[in-house]
Amino acid sequence: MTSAPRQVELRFNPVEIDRKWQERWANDNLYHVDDNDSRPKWYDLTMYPYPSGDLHIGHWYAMAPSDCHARFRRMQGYNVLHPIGFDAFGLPAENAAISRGIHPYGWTMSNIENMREQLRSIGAIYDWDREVICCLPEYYRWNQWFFLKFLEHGLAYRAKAPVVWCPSCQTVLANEQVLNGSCERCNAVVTRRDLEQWFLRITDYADELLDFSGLLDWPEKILMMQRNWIGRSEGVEISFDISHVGLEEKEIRTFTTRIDTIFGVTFMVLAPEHPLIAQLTTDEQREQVEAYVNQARQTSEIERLSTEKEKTGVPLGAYAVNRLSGELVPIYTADYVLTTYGTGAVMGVPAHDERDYMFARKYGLPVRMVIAPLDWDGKEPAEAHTGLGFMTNSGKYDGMTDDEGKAAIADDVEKSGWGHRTTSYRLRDWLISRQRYWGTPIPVVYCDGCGAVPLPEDQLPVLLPEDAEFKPTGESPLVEHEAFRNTICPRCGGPALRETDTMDTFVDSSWYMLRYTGPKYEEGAFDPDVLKHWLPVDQYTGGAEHAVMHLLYSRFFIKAMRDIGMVDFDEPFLRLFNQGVILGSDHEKMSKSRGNVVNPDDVVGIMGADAVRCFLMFIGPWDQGGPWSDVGINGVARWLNRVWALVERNPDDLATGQADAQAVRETIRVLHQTMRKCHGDLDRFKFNTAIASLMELVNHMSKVWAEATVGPATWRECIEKFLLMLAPIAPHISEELWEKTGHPYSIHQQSYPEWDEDLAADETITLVVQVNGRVRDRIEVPANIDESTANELALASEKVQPYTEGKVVDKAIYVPGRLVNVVVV
RNA sequence: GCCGAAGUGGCGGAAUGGUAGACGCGCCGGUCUCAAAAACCGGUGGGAGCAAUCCCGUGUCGGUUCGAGUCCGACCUUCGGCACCA
Repeated sequence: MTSAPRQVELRFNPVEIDRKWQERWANDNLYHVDDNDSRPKWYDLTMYPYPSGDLHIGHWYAMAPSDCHARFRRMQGYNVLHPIGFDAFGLPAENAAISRGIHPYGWTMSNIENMREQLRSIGAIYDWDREVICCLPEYYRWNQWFFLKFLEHGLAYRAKAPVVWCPSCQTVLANEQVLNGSCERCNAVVTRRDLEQWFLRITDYADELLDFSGLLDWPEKILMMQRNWIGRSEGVEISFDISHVGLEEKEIRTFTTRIDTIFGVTFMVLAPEHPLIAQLTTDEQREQVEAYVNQARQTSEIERLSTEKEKTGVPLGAYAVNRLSGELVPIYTADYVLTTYGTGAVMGVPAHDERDYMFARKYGLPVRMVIAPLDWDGKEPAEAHTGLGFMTNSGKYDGMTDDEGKAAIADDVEKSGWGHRTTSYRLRDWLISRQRYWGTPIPVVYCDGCGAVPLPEDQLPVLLPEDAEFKPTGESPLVEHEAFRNTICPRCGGPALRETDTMDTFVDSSWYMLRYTGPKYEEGAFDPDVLKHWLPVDQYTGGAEHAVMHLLYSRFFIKAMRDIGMVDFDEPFLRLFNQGVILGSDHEKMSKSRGNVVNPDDVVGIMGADAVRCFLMFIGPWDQGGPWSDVGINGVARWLNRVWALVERNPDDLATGQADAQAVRETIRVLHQTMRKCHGDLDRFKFNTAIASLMELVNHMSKVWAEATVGPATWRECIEKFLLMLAPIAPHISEELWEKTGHPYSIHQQSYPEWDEDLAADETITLVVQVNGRVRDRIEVPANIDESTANELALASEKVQPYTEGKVVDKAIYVPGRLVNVVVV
């Protein structure tokens, strides 16, 4: 554990000041947010934390700057909603229950209790009356309600599907929760299982989710990740004829983005899970095929999806007819074809697809060029040609470009009824079932007579029973809970069994931003009128790790809700900002094993909340993150100390000095320039440069105090405006100093100071004089200098003369307010 | 492999195509002190020079421009994302 030793002797007791004002603000309800306030609303949302038990410095890095922004908006005259809550369902609580014998509820709620206190120490403007805790029935009953609504509108369904299984967490996972074939939570290599599970139809919204036009300002990086994740490809679904085999199924459907290569098909491949495999396999091949399919099932996803792996497969013994060429091609099964994409079957075109090429070479299948590059020598290629070219060996399409061929063949395929143009997506439907205890029960019962029956709304919430065995068995612990499981069918009144799986916790976070508008509202998930007032969220901030999970799911949720008629907007979060990651002082990711973890409580206990806030914002650009520094924080502590000393001075001491009109104007100018700078920087989350400009102002004030060149009135104005600018950044010390300078409580109810463009304007500028782009002189000139005077001055400069002597001055380039560049030849 | 983002002093980082290194850390020198810490003042990219001043300098190599850290092209490195997606 690293605790920063205080190397700066503070003139004030930060801990006492923190406590004093936090208590006062809480007692006065200063941060109560009124839905009916007449000021324009601003919804500034920070991603809510998981109640892990301890607020670490990374939480501070997410919370403190966003609070600064919310405070800034508040001082700008907005009615700001900047709420906080806890993402309280999920595996860690259950794992704690298993390993330590504590109930997940108790573990979670005591963690929340602790984190509330820690969050209060940040000094944020959270309205605690709006706190949202997802694991409480008053919240999760609405998860169940949303589920029923989605079910009612065909957006939820149950299906048996090969799903991703984490053998360590003993539950299925959504595709989004798999990273490189491993569970994103525990890193275990995932496998697949065939299970009946509940899905939400996010794929219905694939195209709309690709449309980012409703977003005002999102990082390009996140949009790109969502685009990649959705993975839209346009192509043609075309079927191959198998009617000669004599099965009920007369064709095999495949999807291709390269219909122009259809004449190059020399084989077909079905995924090992493809439903037609058993029927198409001939007796001679059966043993081999079954062995292969079984092996593929047992292979881990990480192995199966490895691009390094050699292509393997076995022939089924059956053949299919390529309807365009009339050719008969052998059908294989191979695990490089995924059951989850397209139709689970592909046409093998070795000449124009790298994977098909490798496969064909291995099994001695013909490679036929049908798209000829300009320099083709007519021979069989040494590798797949995936680029452009002219069609060849393709009957009547010969001579067309690949693009022309694509269009022509697609037209013909559609005309003959063999297939149609279509779009395929990488995105899968969202699997929300989890075989775990600590989540929202899915409100469905299974009845022998009626099947799967959704519970009527008036039977909500389905309460999660407190007494359950948490041992992960691969089935939900609720399976063992007889009292929970056995129920009656709401439709026929007969005996029925409850669904024992619980919901993915990303369901909770898909709509929590709506619940903040009225967390105690009992008539529904939200009060429609209040929701209308606050939503959508104006500014969302949080980590980029949620790009294709939470941020995609909640976009889907809102669009689905809109189509159901619950809301009338399209996007939940208009603007998104991703803060970076705070690293240890060794520039490495913080971890207990590295011993570089910073405990914020320790630092706050010594330096105070404001120093920590300031330092985190001063490190660098917020979106870049950066290393913590035990010595670096002394810099801002020292600065706050100087601020304190400066404000404590008696302005009347300046009354005896000789105020200098020039110095007064200069000081006022610096003040107004600082106001302009802070305004722009806080608006754009550039906290580091905002603080730097405040430091410059303080440096300037120290100087004029020492020189006693300004009077008390100027001094007081500067101090007052300075404190207002400091208020969103360092709320405690600025409130204390606001009080000490005789201002009425509270500084946080004041307006952010506005600058005057005339007062901020420079009177003189440093005119840079360059010769051929190299700086040769700097001249102080009036800011309103005209071009010809500037040029004259530049050419007359003694330092310029040696460079122009004996040369021809070609031209002089004048950049107003900046420089003259003399070009000589 | 594909797609992004980024490379600036000893360190964190500033710089609408126009004075590179704001602000801070650290370091050096000074004041104060018996001494130290703290505080305050001054200095601090590299090189040459007593100095004025000059030269070099934003990952590398080219280009555009009167002028490039910034724009363009290629490459190198680092980080992030996707990756048998037919």
